[in-house]
Amino acid sequence: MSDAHADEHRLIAERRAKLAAWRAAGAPFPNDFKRDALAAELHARYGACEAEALAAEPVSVAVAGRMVSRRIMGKAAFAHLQDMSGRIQLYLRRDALPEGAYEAFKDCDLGDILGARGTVFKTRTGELSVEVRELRLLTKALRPLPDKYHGLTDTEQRYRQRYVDLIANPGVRELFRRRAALIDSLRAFFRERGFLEVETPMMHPIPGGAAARPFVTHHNALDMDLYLRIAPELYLKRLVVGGFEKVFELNRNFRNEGVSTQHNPEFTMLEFYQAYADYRDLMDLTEALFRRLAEDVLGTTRLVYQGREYDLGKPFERLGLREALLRHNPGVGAAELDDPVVLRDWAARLDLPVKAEWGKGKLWLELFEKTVEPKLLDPVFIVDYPTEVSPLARRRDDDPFFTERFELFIAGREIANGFSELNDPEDQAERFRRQAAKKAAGDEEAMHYDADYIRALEYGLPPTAGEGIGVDRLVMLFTDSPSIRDVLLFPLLRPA
RNA sequence: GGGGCGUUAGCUCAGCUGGUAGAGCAGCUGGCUUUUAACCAGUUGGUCAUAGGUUCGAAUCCUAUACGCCCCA
Repeated sequence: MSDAHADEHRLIAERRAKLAAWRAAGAPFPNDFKRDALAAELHARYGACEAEALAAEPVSVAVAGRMVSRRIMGKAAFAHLQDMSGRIQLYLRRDALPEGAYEAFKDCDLGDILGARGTVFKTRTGELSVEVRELRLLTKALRPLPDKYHGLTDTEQRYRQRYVDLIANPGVRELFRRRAALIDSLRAFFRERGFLEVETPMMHPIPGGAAARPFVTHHNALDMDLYLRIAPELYLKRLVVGGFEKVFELNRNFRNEGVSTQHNPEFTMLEFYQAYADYRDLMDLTEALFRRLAEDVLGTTRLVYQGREYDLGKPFERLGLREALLRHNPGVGAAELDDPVVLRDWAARLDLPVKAEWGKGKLWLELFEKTVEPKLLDPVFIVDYPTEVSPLARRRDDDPFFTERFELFIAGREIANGFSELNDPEDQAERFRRQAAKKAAGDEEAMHYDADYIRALEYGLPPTAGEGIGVDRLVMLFTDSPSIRDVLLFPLLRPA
């Protein structure tokens, strides 16, 4: 495990011998080669030039990168260097290189990092290339690259050694660039609308803002337990109390739960809060956001996810949770949804872990998740969640059983969750007390009573709406990825 | 937590109802001065995930374990 040479093999030994010779010959691992061009820049600038034009006015460049392919033909050779922008072909002729340089090149291995200086030209087949006059080995690669044609396909190795995956599989590089573009677009959207980006604590004395089990850690000097945050919500609303009326945070949350294609213990969440807005305003904002993201990242509002097309340009449907239950369970009558006996029986038949303290609201939510959620393919806002399952959301004025809350579903998955915020400190205190009672009764996901948060509300939280968007799931949608691990550079795995 | 599938050379994969381990790429040797999955000839390379078991004989059958993937709770 700690032994770096534990998986040594013949091919590595051969390369180690070359490295030893290189060391003996002088200064290995040089850092004085300065490149002045990237592969993509060269293709952009000279790709359209005629071969004759390039020959008439020779352009000298210095490129560097990893050698990912090589074709040696006696006293001349071709190779491709891969840099952050793409690939550029090198052409090496023994007669055009300094004494011994061609032989040194033949001694290099696929995977080595090379620097090359030479002249831009076009080959007979029209590929833009650099005819090399000077070649330097900058970094010896001791380990061989995966198959040049098939790349690396073993999922376990791709996740554990993402660096190899990134070298070998261009699609993976492209995916994580798209992830970065999506996050850029998210930030731009909120910044343009006057939202302030903030960073709130990742380590919480009291975990809050969501129903989830936290990771626990310990601060030695203060001798206190701390919890990795399960959500930033309560801190962000404190900031709205403080007068930052539009804030957002884009950062990691941690939940001590299982790992699946939809869940990683640490995941990226965008949360934003806007004073003097309600949940309807946020639904409008969310639709605008999704359209903007699609336009920025994909150049169109239509995307294909796992073989099905979605058009984010169309208005997103808005459907009550109760109505959704009825629509997707045609055998269930409206009156039955208000009959606790029927609901409990239904839930039991679905193998849901029904508990005695579950009220109608909790039963609805569980039944909804089981029978409706996977069917919600086209974008839909499910609205009006029961107060029982929404301890931080404002009640509806016309019916306190419900809150002003929505969740956005696309492709059968919850992508966003938002609501008008509960800003009545006395109502919030009462809801915390109920949560604390549940926790005392053994519900590990129930919330703590957060006295400082109540105190903040007592200073006055203006009417506000807030929302969280699961960024990893968003990236999955925009990159057609079936597993969250595909959109995380280093997903959590058991130690090998 | 339960079920299914997988793990063979550095990589990608074959390997049938059990009979002593194979290919392509990479590597090594030689040839080749515009190739691009370069080509041609030769060649090295394996604790068949791990530990047991059945058998004259196990990559192959059985059991357990580890790791991964998928589905369910």
